[in-house]
Amino acid sequence: MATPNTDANENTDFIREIVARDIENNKNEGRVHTRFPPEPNGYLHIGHAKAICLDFGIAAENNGLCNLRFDDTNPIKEETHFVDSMIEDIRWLGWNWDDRLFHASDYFDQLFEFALRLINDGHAYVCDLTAEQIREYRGTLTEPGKNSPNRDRTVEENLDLFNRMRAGEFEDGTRTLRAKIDMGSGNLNMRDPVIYRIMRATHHRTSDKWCIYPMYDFTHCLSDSLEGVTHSLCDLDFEDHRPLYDWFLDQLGAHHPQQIEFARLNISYTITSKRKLKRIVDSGKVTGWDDPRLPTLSGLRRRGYTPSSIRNFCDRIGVAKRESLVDMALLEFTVRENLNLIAPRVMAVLRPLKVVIDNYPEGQVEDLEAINNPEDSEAGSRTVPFSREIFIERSDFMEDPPRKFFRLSPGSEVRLKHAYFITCTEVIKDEQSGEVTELHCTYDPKSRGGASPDGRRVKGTLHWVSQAHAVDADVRLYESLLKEEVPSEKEGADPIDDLSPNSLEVLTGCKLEPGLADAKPGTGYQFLRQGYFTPDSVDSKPGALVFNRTVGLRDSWAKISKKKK
RNA sequence: UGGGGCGUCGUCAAGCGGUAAGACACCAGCCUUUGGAGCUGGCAUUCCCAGGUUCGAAUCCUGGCGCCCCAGCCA
Repeated sequence: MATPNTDANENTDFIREIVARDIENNKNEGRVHTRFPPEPNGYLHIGHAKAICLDFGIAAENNGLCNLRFDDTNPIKEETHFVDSMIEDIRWLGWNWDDRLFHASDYFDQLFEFALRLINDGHAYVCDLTAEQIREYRGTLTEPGKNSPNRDRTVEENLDLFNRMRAGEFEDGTRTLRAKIDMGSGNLNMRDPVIYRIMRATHHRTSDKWCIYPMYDFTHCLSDSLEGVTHSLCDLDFEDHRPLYDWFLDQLGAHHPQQIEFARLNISYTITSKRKLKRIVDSGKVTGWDDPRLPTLSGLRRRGYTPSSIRNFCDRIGVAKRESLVDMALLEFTVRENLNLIAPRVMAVLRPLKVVIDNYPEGQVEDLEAINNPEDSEAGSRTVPFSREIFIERSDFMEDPPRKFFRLSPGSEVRLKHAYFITCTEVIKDEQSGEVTELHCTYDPKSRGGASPDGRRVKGTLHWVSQAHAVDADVRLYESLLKEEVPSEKEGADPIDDLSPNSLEVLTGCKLEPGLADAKPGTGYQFLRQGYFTPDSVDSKPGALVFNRTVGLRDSWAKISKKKK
């Protein structure tokens, strides 16, 4: 069992407390066995990561096991492609299930036998009601339901009918197998729930072997039971289903795992609903399930998030039963925290402004030493070419600067990181637009490397790239997926309408230091003073680089200047 | 008088009858060849409300109030 390190403190939450107590009482002979049971009908997202880290984490912490099981009982929604992506994502996150990769469909034969037993024991019957009739008979939240006219069929008749359902004698939707529980229960899940339906659909694993498929409630508890699961963790939505989970296992006298529910994850300004994500993906408003704007694990990976930052995030948000909305800033904090330690620093000018250093010898090139990561003494240093014509960031120059603007302006002196002090001597503008097109500066040869030759203080330090040596790239800047903190919950609301129009900005003609020419997806760089970036795994090619901004650096200047306005 | 849950800082979240942890965010300062990082300090006399029990209550009791979930042959 993989146990990724997280620097979170000893986790403690109500579920871990229950597990600890069970171990103490030697429940299940002291075993801890969990499972992560996704339905392969979409991609895994950050909300699933919470569940994954809980399921796999609790098992690992207690020397237990965690199975990966695909809950594939509805063939019309499920695809092998989703299975593959989920496997990749969970592995990427750092978890491992050895040979315990299962599918609910592995148990279809056994499930059928269990159903037969239920019938034999008088606990299930074949019902001829249509879907609509079943709904009518179910009653409402405040009124009890009424019994199906077929509720008292004999065991023999039920057996015969059920076998014929399986044999394909009946049309889709014409009959169901139902548990015989209590149509008057206050819990609608207990009002004779359907446990098998007729559905002629090709299953991604069992193909056309079956034309009847078991429902979730029946399948899930028995799959857990068959696998020897001890603690079955799921979301609050299933609290109402627990009595049914227990009922099936009790009727069948099967090994009885304990279902425990916890609150699902919500994060501000994004979506953690597979249904809504699917809607967005299908709409074409994003490029796919792995669009870097989405909080899918594949999207986050492409965006540059690290597995360890996501695991850390999951540890920090905690586990409880109250519904909550976690601040997106926390997720961003955890990536920065991680990338700060491991990301090589490089210089990249996103919105270039040309600077000519008049007193620097024409044609001269110096290779200046640049430290790779001040947070990591092992990271060493590299060399960056410097020459007479360079680019700086447009936002690092202001002709008429406000107070506390430590960057370049006419007459002011700044340090070029790893290079020299320069002073701006002339501003060249486009006559038509008035736009600044070029700056002329002089440099102080004695400040080589950026050190102050005479102890004079230079407050601002700018990143830069030598024009002749620069590598071009596109850079994609991401902002929040949604316009508002929370998606609309109004009747008939379409998640598309919640999308922010500013979630993506593409910059072209960005100038990178030459070493970045062979940057590979998967490594995160810190573009000095700007943020963390990584090559896009789909679109970046040698000679045509595309970088994604994972997250910006904290920007206290932005805060100051915003405050002034 | 349907059933099931939940209510502690702006946001998460500890607390389990002995007098409100921590994190993010935010604010102030130090430091800095990234206005990054780091460091220091500040940030709930109060725990949805009201009564009650107790020497003592966020924790126990009673009664309110508020929010969420459930009427798929989805999971």
